[in-house]
Amino acid sequence: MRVATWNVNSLRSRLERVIEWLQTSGTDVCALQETKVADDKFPVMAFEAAGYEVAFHGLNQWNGVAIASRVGLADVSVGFPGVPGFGDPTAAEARALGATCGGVRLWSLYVPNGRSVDDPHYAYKLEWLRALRAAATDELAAHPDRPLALVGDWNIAPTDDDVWDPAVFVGSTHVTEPERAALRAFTDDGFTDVVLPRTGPGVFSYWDYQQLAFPKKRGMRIDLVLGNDAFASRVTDARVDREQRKPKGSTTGQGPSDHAPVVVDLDV
DNA sequence: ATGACCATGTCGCATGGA
Repeated sequence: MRVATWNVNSLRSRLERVIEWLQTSGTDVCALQETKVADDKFPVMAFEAAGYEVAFHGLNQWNGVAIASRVGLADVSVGFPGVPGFGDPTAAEARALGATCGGVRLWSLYVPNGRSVDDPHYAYKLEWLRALRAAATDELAAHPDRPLALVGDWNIAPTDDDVWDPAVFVGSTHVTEPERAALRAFTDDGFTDVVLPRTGPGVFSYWDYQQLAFPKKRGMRIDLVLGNDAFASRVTDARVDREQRKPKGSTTGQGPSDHAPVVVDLDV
């Protein structure tokens, strides 16, 4: 089974590219983030026409997560128990979606950005990660032998190897010790980064749109696949498809997301 | 050249992204 995660930065503006990539890449299950589409506008038909079932969670034009699968899609869960909201008054955000596909449990996650360390969004990010950890460990305890992966845009570079120049990021979100500690806590609970051992360090998944960051290889590794033992032990390969960060052609409307898909092959 | 931000809602510009 081929599983992927991709922050598409608007599904509707890139729908043809996403559907075409699902098919040509041979992806069986794909978690999507930043779909930027409310549920009543989700392009269900395009996925079904391509042979994929799809579950989605979008409240407005921000955030939004989905899971597309051609190997079954069951037990869909929206958010997770205890997921915090943001703002005053507190509002729910569409950042987590779970589903079981071909015997594999996946959570499609769009971790809050944090914006800056002195912004309320940063405290929200850490609280969101605490709540996610509690929910994930509960699910892990309930189904210890079922393959489970927490996949998506974690908005955290795990180490300094995961940014193109650590000096540029001093004082920024994504690299602070509290964020990295929150990520490492998942490792303590039994979740493993299954991609890094297959790619080696320095293989990024995100490049800013500005200042030619992609051709200059100025990226970050923030899109992660963390699997439990049952998931990690079945991984046979993993890669980042950098081709999808490139423009598709000379015509307009075919631009890339600022993230590339992360792909994992499983022996299931 | 992979090439000098992009997406949303809404129609000029605010907001979010990292």
